[in-house]
Amino acid sequence: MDKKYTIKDIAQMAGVSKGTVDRVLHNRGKVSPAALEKINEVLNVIDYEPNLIARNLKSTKVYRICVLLPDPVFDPYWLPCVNGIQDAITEYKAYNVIIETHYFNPESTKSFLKVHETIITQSPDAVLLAPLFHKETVEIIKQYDELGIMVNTFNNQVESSSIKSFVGQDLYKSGRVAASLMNLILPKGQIAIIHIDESLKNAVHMQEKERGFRSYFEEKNLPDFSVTTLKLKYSNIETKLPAFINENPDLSGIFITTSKAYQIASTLFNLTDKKIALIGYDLIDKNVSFLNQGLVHFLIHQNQKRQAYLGVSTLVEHFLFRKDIPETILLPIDIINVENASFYVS
Amino acid sequence: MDKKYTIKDIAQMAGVSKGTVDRVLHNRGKVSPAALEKINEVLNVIDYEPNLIARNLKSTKVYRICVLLPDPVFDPYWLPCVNGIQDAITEYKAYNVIIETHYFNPESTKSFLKVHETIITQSPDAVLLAPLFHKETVEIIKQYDELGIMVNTFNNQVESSSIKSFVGQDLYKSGRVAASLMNLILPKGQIAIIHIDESLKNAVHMQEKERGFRSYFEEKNLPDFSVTTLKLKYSNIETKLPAFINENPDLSGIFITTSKAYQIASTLFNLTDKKIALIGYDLIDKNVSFLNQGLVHFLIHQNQKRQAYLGVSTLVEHFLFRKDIPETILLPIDIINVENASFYVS
DNA sequence: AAAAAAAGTGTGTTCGAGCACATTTTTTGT
DNA sequence: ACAAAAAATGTGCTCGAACACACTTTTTTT
Repeated sequence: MDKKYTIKDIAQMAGVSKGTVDRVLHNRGKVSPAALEKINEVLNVIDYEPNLIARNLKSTKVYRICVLLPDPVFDPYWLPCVNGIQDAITEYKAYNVIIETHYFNPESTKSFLKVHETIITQSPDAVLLAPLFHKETVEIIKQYDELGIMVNTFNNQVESSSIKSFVGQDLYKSGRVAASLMNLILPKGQIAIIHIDESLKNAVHMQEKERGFRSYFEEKNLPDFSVTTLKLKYSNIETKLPAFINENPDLSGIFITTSKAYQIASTLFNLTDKKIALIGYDLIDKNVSFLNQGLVHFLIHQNQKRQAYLGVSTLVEHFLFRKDIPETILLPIDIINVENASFYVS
Repeated sequence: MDKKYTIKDIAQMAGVSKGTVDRVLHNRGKVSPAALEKINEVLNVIDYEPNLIARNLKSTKVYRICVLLPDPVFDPYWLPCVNGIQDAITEYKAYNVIIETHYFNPESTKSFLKVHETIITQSPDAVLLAPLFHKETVEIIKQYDELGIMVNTFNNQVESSSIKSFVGQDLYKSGRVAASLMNLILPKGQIAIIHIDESLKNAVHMQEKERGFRSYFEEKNLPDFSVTTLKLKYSNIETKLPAFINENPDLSGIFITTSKAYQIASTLFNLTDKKIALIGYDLIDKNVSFLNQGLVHFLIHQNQKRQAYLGVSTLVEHFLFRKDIPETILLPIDIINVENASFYVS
């Protein structure tokens, strides 16, 4: 029934040579109408699937995929991505694929553009990038487009018609998930949404989460809750956070929209008199440590490792196996507490 | 640097023929000490990785893998497994692998053994099975062992020295996760652990979850809570559950250790006066529906689809790529509420 | 020392797709 | 009608591992 047919089989059945079958399969022309019909007849009856192993053995073409990633030295948030990419390298090492990671400084658009230039000189077949900077991203994607280089993005969703594919998470929904958990922890009180980030590069990111978070409380129409937004930087947490807490004695929960929950937790740790529920993002070591100490209640797992892995692997499989690249892959919003955290840290 | 060396390359470098290199690589003997040393010298310098594509192209051996699975007709719990296996079939269809699913009636050890007989006649290279029945499982695994058929298990952990590998979840920990969530929902009160199952085949399964659940509350030493266990069957829920609720007016939470939370939820739905928190297992349609209605607070996702997929794929990759089969693969304990459920249903 | 056996080594084919090139057939131009 | 050009078709090699088999060298036996 499900016998595997080869080009040779088809040639035999149609009474032609495998060269002719090959020309039909690849629309290479130079085939007489008579031969074309005979072969098509056979193709309509059986269902032919080319042997991908044989194809990839023959092909000498080496595919080059470059990843444009913030240097984890500047922000450990990106560390899991390196592992995800490493997984992809291991998985596809048998094939003619070169996967290269190029780091840039997440605080510097210049660095971003400079690394982009380096990548251009490599003339890769595809690029996976974390589009931290909106304007610059649109710009460089235009360049890749002109050069016929395929582009995939992950982590940040950038609205641009030239971006065809994205791997990430629904940030709005993740904000809602955080809200639903906060609603469970707290019976009432004031909740602060805190955005901590050195630059504004994550602005959209954080706003989407805030929007989702607020939408939940607005929808549920809970009069016992109030939601406030606060923007902080690493340098001013130590002063501004205690001040904010003093000014808002009702404050009972904080939702941190970035991976910097540990910064809030360590500051709160010193203000021993307060019991405030914390919900943040990402299973970086410091966050997990505070989770285990009970100072952070929940973390939402953005699974950067898998994001990066999928970002690369969809590209690789596109080249090797002609698979379609999905427009958007949205990873599940994993809810992490102290009891299940160990299964997610990688 | 990371040039890919072929057998031919090695032969050239060592000054011998590829046949001799091949004999060394496969320990096939018939190699002079002199040649052996020359080749080993080369192998020590470079790092040779055989091209798996070429290897699999050549090999005409067809691997047959049988899956022994409860028929989803009897219990929709098993439906996702079918999809997971289908994914594996699609993924490996290019290779010489046949993956066959054989269903048995989960209520009948006879059916289990009969399907096992059918599988034996197929003389597969490996079997993946859901070891529902302890005694019978140990028995048939002995048979497979004698026939040199590799065995992998999933879903249920069976303690037997002859089982080498298992894909599943840490049930004890999943009970703890459920407890931690219950502790969050409820300030105090009585909690019932309800085991619903037609037969006792899941006894160990359910007990592990109970043990984990209780351990959490014992550890935290929460005097405001009490935990009771209740065993039900589908046929007596309608009578026994309302009776139990009447006898226990303090009852404020129920933890259902099987995928049958929907049966409790639909019964509670009719007892409108009570507000009881429900936590159960598995994203089957009826459970998700009650989750969306707000009658079930949390579901723990056991990810059967991925369990089945991994169960098959580790076997396939063992044969095709000589990968090791991990002794145990424990999937993460996913916490699902109404806000993130949509990302997990498949 | 010659014959026989054993040990060691090299060659050539296979798997299936892809493509270059050689060969055959058909069409066009004179 | 015949050569030349164009179109159609077939042949054969490649990729790398695996293995059968043929061949050569060394060792053992008589």
